[in-house]
Amino acid sequence: MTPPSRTLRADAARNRELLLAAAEAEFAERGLEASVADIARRAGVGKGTVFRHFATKDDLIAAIVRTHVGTLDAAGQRLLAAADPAAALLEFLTVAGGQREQRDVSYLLNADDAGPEVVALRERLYRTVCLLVDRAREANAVRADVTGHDVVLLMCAPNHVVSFVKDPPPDLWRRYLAIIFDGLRPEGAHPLAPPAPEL
Amino acid sequence: MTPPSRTLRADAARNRELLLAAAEAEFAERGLEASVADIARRAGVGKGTVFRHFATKDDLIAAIVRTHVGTLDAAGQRLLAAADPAAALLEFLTVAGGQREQRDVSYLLNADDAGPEVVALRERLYRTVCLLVDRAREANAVRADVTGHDVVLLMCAPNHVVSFVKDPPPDLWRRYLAIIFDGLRPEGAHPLAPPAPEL
Amino acid sequence: MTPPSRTLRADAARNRELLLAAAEAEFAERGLEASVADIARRAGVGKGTVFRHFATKDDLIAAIVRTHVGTLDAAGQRLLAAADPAAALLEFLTVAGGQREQRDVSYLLNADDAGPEVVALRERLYRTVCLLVDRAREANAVRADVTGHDVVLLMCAPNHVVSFVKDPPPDLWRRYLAIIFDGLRPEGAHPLAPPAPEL
Amino acid sequence: MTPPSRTLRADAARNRELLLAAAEAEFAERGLEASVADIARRAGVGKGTVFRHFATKDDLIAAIVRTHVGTLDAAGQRLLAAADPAAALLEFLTVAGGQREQRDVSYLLNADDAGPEVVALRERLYRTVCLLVDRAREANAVRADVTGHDVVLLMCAPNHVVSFVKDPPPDLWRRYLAIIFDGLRPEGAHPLAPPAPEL
DNA sequence: AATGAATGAGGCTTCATTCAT
DNA sequence: CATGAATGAAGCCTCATTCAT
Repeated sequence: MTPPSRTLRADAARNRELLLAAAEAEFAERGLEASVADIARRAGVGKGTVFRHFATKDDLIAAIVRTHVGTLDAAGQRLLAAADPAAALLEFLTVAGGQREQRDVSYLLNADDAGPEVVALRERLYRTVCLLVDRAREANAVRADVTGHDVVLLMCAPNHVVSFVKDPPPDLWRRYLAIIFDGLRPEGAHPLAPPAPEL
Repeated sequence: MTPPSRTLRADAARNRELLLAAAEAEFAERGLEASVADIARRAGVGKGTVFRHFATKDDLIAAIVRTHVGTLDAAGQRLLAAADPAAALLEFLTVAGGQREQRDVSYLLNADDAGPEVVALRERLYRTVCLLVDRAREANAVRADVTGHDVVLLMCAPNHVVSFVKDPPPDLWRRYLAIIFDGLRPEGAHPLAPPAPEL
Repeated sequence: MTPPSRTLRADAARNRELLLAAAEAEFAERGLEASVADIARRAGVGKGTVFRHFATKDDLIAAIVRTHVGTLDAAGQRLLAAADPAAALLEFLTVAGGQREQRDVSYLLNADDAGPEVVALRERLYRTVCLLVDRAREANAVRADVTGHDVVLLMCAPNHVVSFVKDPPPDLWRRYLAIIFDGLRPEGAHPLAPPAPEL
Repeated sequence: MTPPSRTLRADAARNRELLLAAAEAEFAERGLEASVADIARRAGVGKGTVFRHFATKDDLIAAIVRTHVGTLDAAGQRLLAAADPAAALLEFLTVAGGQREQRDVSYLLNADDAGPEVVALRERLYRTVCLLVDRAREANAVRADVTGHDVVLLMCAPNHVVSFVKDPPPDLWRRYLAIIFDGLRPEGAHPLAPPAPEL
């Protein structure tokens, strides 16, 4: 009669991780329209188990976004303390790109329907990036007319760009990050026409 | 004996345009999984009319791609004769961005299933861009390590980036095109890590 | 202002025949689910013209049935005057089979929804066949326990049977008509279990 | 560790049988173009359940054919060992007719698209019938010029013929089987014009 | 708690029929 | 009158979600 909740919880937690991993892999291969059934199969569990852990397919997506955004924010926070602000910003963008490696999951960042929790996380990430950019700007490592919001928006571009290549080398995104990052530098910067968007 | 199909064609042609416009808008808002029913509704026609004009949803997509790619290629060809190679390349990218203005239809460029005609068009555009880039490179207007393929890939980025902004000003993409284009210039260019992809 | 109804009628009549022929061919190739559009195309007219002549696809089918049944009845009537009753009945069944040659259109005879006119025609054919069978029976050319209704029912069997052969020779149905007709003869007849159906 | 899938299977198996029965009835009444929705309704299950059991409408058809052909072949195999070859062949055809009792499902034998498994089954049945006919021929119970293929083709005729009668007595097909079987006997046989088809 | 069977809304496509030209 | 464009109901199939076991 003693609740065996220990092992059960362990199993459940394991299944949760299996599902997140399977979902991410499946989404990466097939896009968001990957079927829940395939995800379940890949995770080696029944379809019903998916819904036990994530009430909705959207919830599952949100959980993945949460992970991504959370991880990224943590990296950003850590890099706020780095010695070289320019290197810190580039490293941050490198972490962002590496996180997706090969896959454009930028649409995950869309989800206005993603629920308040995700929105909050996103805003936190936004503030972190602003701080990183501010530091870099003060160190004259990025042009004066570029904002944190600009960088947030451009953050996904390298992976997105690569998504049009058939069988890209796994780090091709670095090439486009380098180009874009050069565009953010103060050297040889041309004035920017429309002002940066708010928020 | 004169073909009595002028007025009928007028109506049909109008519907065809309505459908293409509706499809483009719907795809831009919802992605390629926008439903044919919604497209038909938006165009103000019955579902069956879509089929009459485009035997398949894929055909509809192909038609849109055809239009985009064709128009863009024409612009590129024209700009090959321009006096200033640097301005020509920038103008080309500006045409590309303006064509979509606010709309990230970059996924249209995916469609490997788009049929041989679309593939051919795409390759033609690719060659045109290569020529534009070659000219610009020779004029020292873009960095030496950037290829036509790079530019083709980056072409969609400004619009894509803007698609994450809630209610963006219609020309916000120009801001990001400016940044990216600055990244393509030779001034202050840092070396690029992975080589450019083939094809 | 003189009504040019003469030539128009001629045209219309021609179209009607074209349509009947096209429909029969199409039905023969594809079955009753052949599309009206295909029939129109085969007849070389517009889809609308089909409906001008036959308010409904079912009407078109009924018209074909009418033709078949009418022709067959006429043949039967003619054969009622033939010298040899046995040969007359066999000839009648041969006409029936040849009329369909290669194609099982027996389902056309189903159509309870075929409208009163078709029903009337069918009954007339039925009476004709009964007379043919009566004469043959009196001449001891068919077994005593076989009725006109039996023969009407068996009439379509040879073509139906052949419809299961992949690429049958055009007169294969004659083989099965011969077998069935032998079954109708008095020689070596075994008693029949359930009585013949009414009507 | 015992597979906990007994009761679930029970439900599922029941539904499978319900579906097969409903499909057979619906096909018999409306032909193969009976709608999956109607079949599901008749079976008292949802539309999706049909798909779960039979991935495709064609699979459903194939399953029915499989059942029919398999059962019939088993009967034929058994009758190969019967003492009286003539009685054995008649009994076989009686089983065939009784299996359908009132239902013309002969179109089921068409399905060239039915998949290789069904084709194989059909060929097996064909060989069984050939053996039955060979034995009967050797015993002088059927005419010398009749082949197994002939019998296979004629097998469905009695039920088909009956399908044109409004409310037929359930065993009316026996009447037409008797007539056709008399046509297969050597007594009073007239020569057959076109040779029997191959395969 | 896990499973997978069942459900039904919704997607794409076809086609008989109507109607403006 | 003929034409073919438009329509919308209906068909097959997919899949997120619920629920009995």
